[in-house]
Amino acid sequence: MADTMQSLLEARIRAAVAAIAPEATLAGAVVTTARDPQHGDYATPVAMQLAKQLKQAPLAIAEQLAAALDVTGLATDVTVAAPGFVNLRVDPAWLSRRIGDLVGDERAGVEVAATKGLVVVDYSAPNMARQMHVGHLRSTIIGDALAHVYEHLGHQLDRVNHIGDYGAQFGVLLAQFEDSRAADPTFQVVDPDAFYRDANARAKDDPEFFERSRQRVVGLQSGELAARAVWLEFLDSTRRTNQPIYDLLGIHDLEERGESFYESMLASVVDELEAKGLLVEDRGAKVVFVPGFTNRDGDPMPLIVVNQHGGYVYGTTDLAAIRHRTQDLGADRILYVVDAGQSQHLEMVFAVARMAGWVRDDVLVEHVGFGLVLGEDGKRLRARTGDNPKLAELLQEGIDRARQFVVARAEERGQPVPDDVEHVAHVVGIGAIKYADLSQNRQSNYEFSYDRMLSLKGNTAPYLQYAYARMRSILRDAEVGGEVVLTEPEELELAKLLAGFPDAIDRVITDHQPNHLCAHLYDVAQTFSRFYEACPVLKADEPVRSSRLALCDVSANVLRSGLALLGIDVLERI
RNA sequence: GCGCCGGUAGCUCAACGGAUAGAGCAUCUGACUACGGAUCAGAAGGUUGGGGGUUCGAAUCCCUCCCGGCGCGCCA
Repeated sequence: MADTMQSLLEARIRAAVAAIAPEATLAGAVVTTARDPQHGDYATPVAMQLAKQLKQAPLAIAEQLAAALDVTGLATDVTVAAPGFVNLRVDPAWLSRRIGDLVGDERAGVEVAATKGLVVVDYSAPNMARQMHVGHLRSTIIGDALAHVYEHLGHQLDRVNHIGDYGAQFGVLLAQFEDSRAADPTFQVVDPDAFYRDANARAKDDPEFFERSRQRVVGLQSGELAARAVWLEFLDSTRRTNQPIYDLLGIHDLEERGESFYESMLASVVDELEAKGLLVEDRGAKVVFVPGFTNRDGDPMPLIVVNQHGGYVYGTTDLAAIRHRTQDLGADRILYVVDAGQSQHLEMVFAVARMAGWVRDDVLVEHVGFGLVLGEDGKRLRARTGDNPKLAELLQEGIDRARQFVVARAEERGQPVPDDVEHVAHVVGIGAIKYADLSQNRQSNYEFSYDRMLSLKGNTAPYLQYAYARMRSILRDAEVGGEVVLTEPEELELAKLLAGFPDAIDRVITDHQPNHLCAHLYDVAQTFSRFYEACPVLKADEPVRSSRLALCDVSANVLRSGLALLGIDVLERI
């Protein structure tokens, strides 16, 4: 834990509580931010939490607590307020020193975590039979952001792309691909959805083709070399259509470990479940009944492990994957960044894995679910054609709109279009799309609107990127250094937020909601703009000038570092 | 029918059980030869879906009802 005001105060308050009431236990929040600036900066409501335990009036406890509380060097103005708050004001000297310490710190005060471990983040996971759509966009963006944060804190990371590359759906695709390659040896799948549609249509009308496609599935799953060769080529072909999307998003460290990766482990998963007495025959299938889950008719609902035809299903693969991640890799945390519609399935998989003893109690396995992406009509986002929007086109439009904005702005000012307009458009356009997603509570559906996400005002990437460019502009030709002495309210407000950056990161790790970090960065940018408006920096005389330059430096590092954790780039000039 | 997620300002969204529920957009008022105005200051806008309960304190926890989304046995 970094030395944030929040964490330091918490320690002091706990010490004071221990002094006045050694037996007491604290349940709720220990430190909160004060509601009203008149009260101070921080508050503690612990006196009210203790009232019942100590059988005393909250106000009386607050008085004792205030008397016992030693905040030397941290805070001043310890006051008591009804119904039992103890309020504090941050000591400007502490803040000034803290900002001085943070100057030049690219991590902006974020320390490496005390307890580390292996974190598996399962995200992106396109179905190789179809094109990537907006659901994969959310998974990719959210998963990447969470992985960045864990890595930044010093955890070992395993980023897994659990691609859908296995199963019955590949029969018709392989047969179709085989024919396309026979006709044209250089054939590539350009539009996977159209290819999938055509192949299935043909299977319906063409018995010979249908039969051949069934043989391809059998061949594939029995390890027949010819079938496997076609399958590998098909996957390569789809991979080539997906790669530009990952390139646009700047995602490079994802390790592809798809469903087929677990193929060789499936039989032993079934054997082990059987040996442990968990596997039951039901309606011709082999299943595990999971307590607490019922189906439509109110009957107990199982996780199917082997279907009535003797085949493995996706639950089998998911069980193999979780066993592999815990038993073979030694994961301490596994995050499944998968759409919310999978929650029941994943809960069952997790439950079976625990029943089988594959997941220790201290291993965190969490479904990091997310809602749908909606169009501005409030319905599921569709392309003009009515199909799923192609992800590559969706991203490209964001970039195009950002470019149009830059060009229009240059024209408006009678300036030439910047040489690096393509780079600016890319950073702003992709940043806007990522940020729009990350800045909202992931659990709810969200409305995809280019106009809103590219807006220059409000909680958007362009606003933050602009604020960063302004900070850099001030710092460009200035020396940062010297003692920091903060006195103006705008300086102190900004400094408080900057010093609290590590707390925002901790919250992201606690509930896997990147929007907490977004909110903090937005707060920083907004507070910086107010500071910037009220407090001249370069025009100020020393020592004020140095202090304000320090604030600019730390602000820039917070924004740059915070955005980097979200997978978003910044620009020195926009 | 069951389960999960949502319902907060006209719109899009915040709010770790804490004090007077906050932002942005839109609306209205101000500040421009500016340390980059892609900005800032201000006004107005709320029975937090309804009703009960727990608590010193509820948008937040519990119960119930209403509305919306998604899922619910052999596709993945």
